[in-house]
Amino acid sequence: MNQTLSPAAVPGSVVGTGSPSVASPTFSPLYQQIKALITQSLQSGEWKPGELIPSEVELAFRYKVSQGTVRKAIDELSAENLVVRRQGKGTFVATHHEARAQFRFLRLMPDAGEAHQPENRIFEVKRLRAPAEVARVLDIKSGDSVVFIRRLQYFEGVPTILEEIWLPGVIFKGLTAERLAEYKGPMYGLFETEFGTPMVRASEKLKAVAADAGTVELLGVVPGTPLLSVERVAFTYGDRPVELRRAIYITDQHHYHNELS
Amino acid sequence: MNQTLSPAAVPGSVVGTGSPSVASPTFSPLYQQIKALITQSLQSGEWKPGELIPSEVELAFRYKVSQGTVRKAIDELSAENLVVRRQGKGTFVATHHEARAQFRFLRLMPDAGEAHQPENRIFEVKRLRAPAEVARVLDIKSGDSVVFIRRLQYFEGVPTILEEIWLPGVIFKGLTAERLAEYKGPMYGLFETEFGTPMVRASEKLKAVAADAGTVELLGVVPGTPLLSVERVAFTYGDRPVELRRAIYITDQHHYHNELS
DNA sequence: AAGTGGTCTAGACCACTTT
DNA sequence: AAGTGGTCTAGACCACTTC
Repeated sequence: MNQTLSPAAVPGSVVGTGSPSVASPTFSPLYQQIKALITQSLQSGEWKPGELIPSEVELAFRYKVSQGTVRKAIDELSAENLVVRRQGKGTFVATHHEARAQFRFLRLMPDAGEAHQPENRIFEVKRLRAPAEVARVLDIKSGDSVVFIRRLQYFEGVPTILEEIWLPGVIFKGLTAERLAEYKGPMYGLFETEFGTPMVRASEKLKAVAADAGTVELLGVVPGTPLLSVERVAFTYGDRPVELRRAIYITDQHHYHNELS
Repeated sequence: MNQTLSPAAVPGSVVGTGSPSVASPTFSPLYQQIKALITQSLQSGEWKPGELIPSEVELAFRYKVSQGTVRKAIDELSAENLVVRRQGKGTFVATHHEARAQFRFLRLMPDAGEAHQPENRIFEVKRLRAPAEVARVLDIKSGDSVVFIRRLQYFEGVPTILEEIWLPGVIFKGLTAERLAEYKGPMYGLFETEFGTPMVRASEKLKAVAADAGTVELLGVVPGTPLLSVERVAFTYGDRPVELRRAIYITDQHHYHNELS
């Protein structure tokens, strides 16, 4: 028999499922319910990126389950990179403010030599009404406010990535070119700490395209040069899409690295 | 204190570690040792792709550990796609002869519509002496025998992927154009059943390149067309590299799909 | 010494498949 | 009914970090 946590109670107790009704509510294992509760606490900001979450023993007491069940829940959250375990210390909410997380969303590597931090140049940051296509992807209404960013990234001083980024205006209200420019470190770090929106996973579509008139002068390549087009949709907790990013990579000295397993 | 399985014994017993010596042998948890033993059995062909492996209870008895420890070992093997668990049935060695596994190593998706099985046309299959560069990647000696394959893949009748493949000659001795051509299903399925070499993971490098003279006529594109270059190194059990594949994808109607997490 | 996550065990019961 | 993997518990001990 399955068990179910009382829906509202965060410090809930284990209860029976009762007799199955007509439209039987799809039961999920206890550890999945615990996992959902922990994810809710992450989403609500109860535990912020970089912070220590309660210990397994503490959570087991709170949810009235065994430590092993909490453990299995956290195991999955750890596998999904939502939290990071550190033996002897505790479990921490994953953050983009770590060398470790920097290259999870940046797969462009130099063909030879070590990977370096890119530098940025912001071209523009402005508010727009969301085009239908952008609205659809971000799961907002067409015409809703969006923040539009255009920037260039340099590797070792060489312009390499040209990006256009769309963000929901509601979430990224106070985002300005100044704040972006003065911010040290990866953009997702800023999104996380300044706007309470950590990027958790992303989906990308890659194509080879020819350099067009607009990109030629910005990237300093001849027209027709083959470039790697990368369209990304990034998601925060609860699989909510919060970023559409269209990028052009110059791949004569770099490559997009991918592991298949 | 750590525990160690007696090295040689497959039906081994748990023993103590003894007092740590000078160059202390890095201890690993029991379940990692079990995992290694199971991997060895996969590698040796004791359990072949598609076959049922012994039950958790059986393996626990064989290795003289608890079922929970075997379970954790198999959990990781399952996460790495080396085995597949099926409730009520048992645990099976992963195989490429499944619709499920088809698209794990083929990330090219149509921009619109459903993904279809590609058709093949083999241009050549021949034996070569491995160039230094190929030998280095395949971890063989320069000049060693390699099998070289050149083929074209069609999606919905449209030529889309041009591939050059290098395989170690020792493993793929009897591979001929006929066997390749008459084989139904994915190439990795043939590698697995005919040559006892299942591909388990791969590493890819992507670049945008311009169509050159050689590819133009085969792919039916105009010179200079931007194409996606995909260089893959594929590995079998024990992280042994067994394939170098250089491919060119036409990406006007398709895209390379990737999930970041 | 105390607290944390990591490993290992033993046992119970559930969900699913096959006989 | 029997066998398989899946879930959950309780308890023990280990490895690591901090106090």
